[in-house]
Amino acid sequence: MLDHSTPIDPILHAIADPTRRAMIERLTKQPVSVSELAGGFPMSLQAVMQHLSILEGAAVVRSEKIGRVRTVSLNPAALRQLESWVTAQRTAWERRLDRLGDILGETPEDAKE
Amino acid sequence: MLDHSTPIDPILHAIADPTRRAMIERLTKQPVSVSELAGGFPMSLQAVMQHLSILEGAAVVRSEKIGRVRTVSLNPAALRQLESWVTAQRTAWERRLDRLGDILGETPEDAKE
DNA sequence: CGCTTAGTAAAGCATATGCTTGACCATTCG
DNA sequence: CGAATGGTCAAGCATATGCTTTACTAAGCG
Repeated sequence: MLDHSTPIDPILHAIADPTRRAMIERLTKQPVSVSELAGGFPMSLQAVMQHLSILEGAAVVRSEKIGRVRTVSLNPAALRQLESWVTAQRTAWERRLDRLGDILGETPEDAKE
Repeated sequence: MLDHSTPIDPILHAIADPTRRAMIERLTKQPVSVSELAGGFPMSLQAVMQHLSILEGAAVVRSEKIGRVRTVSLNPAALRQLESWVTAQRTAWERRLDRLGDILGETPEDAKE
């Protein structure tokens, strides 16, 4: 394992898990309490909490505790950050690929600079 | 663990790893052979191969073997797919958040990076 | 107050993941 | 040919991950 310190890394790691993506999708509809959220998943509340702490660590969600109820909501900034990263990458790829043309099975002399 | 069958999942899983992202970045510059790629990483060639097979399984990269040399290159379609997924998600979030206004007694305008 | 509800802490466990080493095959080249 | 090069197969291993169970604390409510 290498870097892991890039700001984008925790976000990618957070959304790489299907359960966490499902939680995100649930939160897209509206903010919910922890137990309310947990009710929708076939696992213990603790497991849900652990996923939540990863999501919150990546700033994908935020949460606030009022009384004994912790309400969890999305943080759109995280997705915007992810989106710009993806877009930047894709742009870089495509720019390069455009220049190279058909690489495999092609003459390699157009791969300079 | 839940679903894991969504088409977006293998892509997200593939790019969640920092080593694999570094490989992607390397491939952004130009297609390379396996050993050439492995030369840039502080790990065995086999480890690099294993990462490559995950990337290829997610269709993030393609590879072709000519003679005894396997040349690896990016598949821009994967990133485009990822980008549309992210954009769709972000849009859903923001639409919802717009409608809800400030739920936790907070203004949702802190979205600068 | 005492009971229930919402959440948290901590430990344990099975599987997944990232990496290694060692053996092996296939192409190229002296 | 035989050696070197480029890649592949298969175990094995340590740590990470996703989840569980068993406490436990704190807030609300009769």
